[in-house]
Amino acid sequence: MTTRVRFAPSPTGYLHIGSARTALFNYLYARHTGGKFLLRIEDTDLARSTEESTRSILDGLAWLELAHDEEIVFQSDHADKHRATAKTLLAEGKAYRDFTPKAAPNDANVKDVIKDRARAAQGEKNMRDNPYRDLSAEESDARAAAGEPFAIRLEVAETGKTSFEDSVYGLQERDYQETEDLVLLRSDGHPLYNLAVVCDDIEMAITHVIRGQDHLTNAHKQVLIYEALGVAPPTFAHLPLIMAPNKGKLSKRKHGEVVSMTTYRDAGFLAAAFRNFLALLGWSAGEEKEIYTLAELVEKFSLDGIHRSNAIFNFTENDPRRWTDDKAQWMNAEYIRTMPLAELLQFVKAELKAAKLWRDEYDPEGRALTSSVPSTRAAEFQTESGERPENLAFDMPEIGSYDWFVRTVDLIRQRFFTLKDFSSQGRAYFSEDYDFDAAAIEKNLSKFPDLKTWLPELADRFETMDSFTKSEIEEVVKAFTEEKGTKLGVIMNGARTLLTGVAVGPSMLSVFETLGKERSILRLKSHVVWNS
RNA sequence: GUCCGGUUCGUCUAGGGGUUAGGACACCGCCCUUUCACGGCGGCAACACGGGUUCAAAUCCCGUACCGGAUACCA
Repeated sequence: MTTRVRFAPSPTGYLHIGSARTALFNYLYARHTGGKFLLRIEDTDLARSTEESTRSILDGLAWLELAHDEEIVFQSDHADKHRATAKTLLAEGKAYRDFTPKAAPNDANVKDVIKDRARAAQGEKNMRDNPYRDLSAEESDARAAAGEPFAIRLEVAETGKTSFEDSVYGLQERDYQETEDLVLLRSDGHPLYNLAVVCDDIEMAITHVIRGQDHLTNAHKQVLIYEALGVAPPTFAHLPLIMAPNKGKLSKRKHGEVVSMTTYRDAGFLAAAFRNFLALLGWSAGEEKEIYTLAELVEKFSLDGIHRSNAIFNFTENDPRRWTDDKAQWMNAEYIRTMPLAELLQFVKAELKAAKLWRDEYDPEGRALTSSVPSTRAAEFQTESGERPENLAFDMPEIGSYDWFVRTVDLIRQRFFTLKDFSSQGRAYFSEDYDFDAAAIEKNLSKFPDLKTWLPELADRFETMDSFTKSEIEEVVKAFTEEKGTKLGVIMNGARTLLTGVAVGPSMLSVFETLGKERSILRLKSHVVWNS
């Protein structure tokens, strides 16, 4: 039988990081087994479900490239079937009508109320003490016919236990005494979660239910429904939870944007990197490898590799550098600097376009920006000794051309963490309108007042150069430095600040060469910084 | 309260009777260097606790502690 799994979010908010991981694991399992990955929107709670949430969840999945098979199922479309199932169970005597008046709904602190009520019961609560449980069929029918409202509850046997083999947590057993006669249908005719899930999972022929560990007790209730229905339950695999740094629940209300998938997309994360990070939160292939392509994840993924203990998603509020998990940030940077350049270019193009820094000349002639990366690609020159590609010399392409663009991206990506860096820290490579970092000015310019005259003077030297390549630039700058009786670093760092606005970046010789003679001269003569 | 689950460096984790308990991130140091958040080398740092079983326990068993989840006419 083909594996069929589903990701079933309720549309009450954006795609949460924990849900995203659940979706990923379902996806990986489906692809690994050659099965189907289905999507079902659990929108039966009309009051809380919104279309906007559905859109946001779909956006998140699309960003992570977790494409689902078959049509999306909206649970609310099947309410009639759920109701019919409840009626069938009632007719078969496996469920009964409960005429107890519905308790007034309490809003904000439902959870606490329920907890308190349970605590008050002190474990002495008899789950089978509902007075309507043993009402005769005749009387039940009569009261229903008279229009008295009722909920339909599943009749759970007095003794025995539910049990199932969880693929992650092993054999799970629960005494019937611990499970109440759960409500299947609300008195207003609204089908409840556990009923709906079971009906839909059967309808969709789901073979494996992979979801958060917070559903472990629901699994027992669902097994009960499967049994009443005479259908074999699917295989369950519950996932450990992803917690906040204080081991508490990771929630939008408390933690805000860090838990939303769209935040990462908007912050310049690569979906591949984030997916990779997510895959390693609660799962491992049992090896020391950390960077996996999607294909590798699909190949290696298995339910046995899933952990039983919760994982902490680490981040520090109010620390801009640590706003999200360190490892996620590292992984993104790692992807940016090591992924195939041709792939990265497309993302950089999108980023530059969004920042209005893109120029059509950066596209290869008559083609879309994809595979035609020049063979001079620096990454291919990486040597065993760890020599940096930026130290390599090869002919400088025409400034502003496609070849120049490719080379520049490859040069600057080494120190970038997100796609955003290409339009912020890297802005000076693509525009004349870039900002100057105050700390950089202080450190590299203000301390050396002589630079105010020296740098324009250096520009004059550049003016006399016929060819503007690294070796020649080096000669000129070195001679200039000696002449002024200063250190090379003073000149280079001052120039760096003026030319790029920031204190970090590739070798200055590469920067000069990349920016080109004209722009280097222009910027060295700029007084904008000195006057401010 | 009750039921269920968990516990290896700060974090993500490998290891599941005999290991100097491994890797990654973060942090620190050194090197490279005109800068640096790149790269190279190194360092700091963990088996929750108590009993058992065993020649031998991080690993198996029991208990304790702590953490988490569940306990709705929510999903």
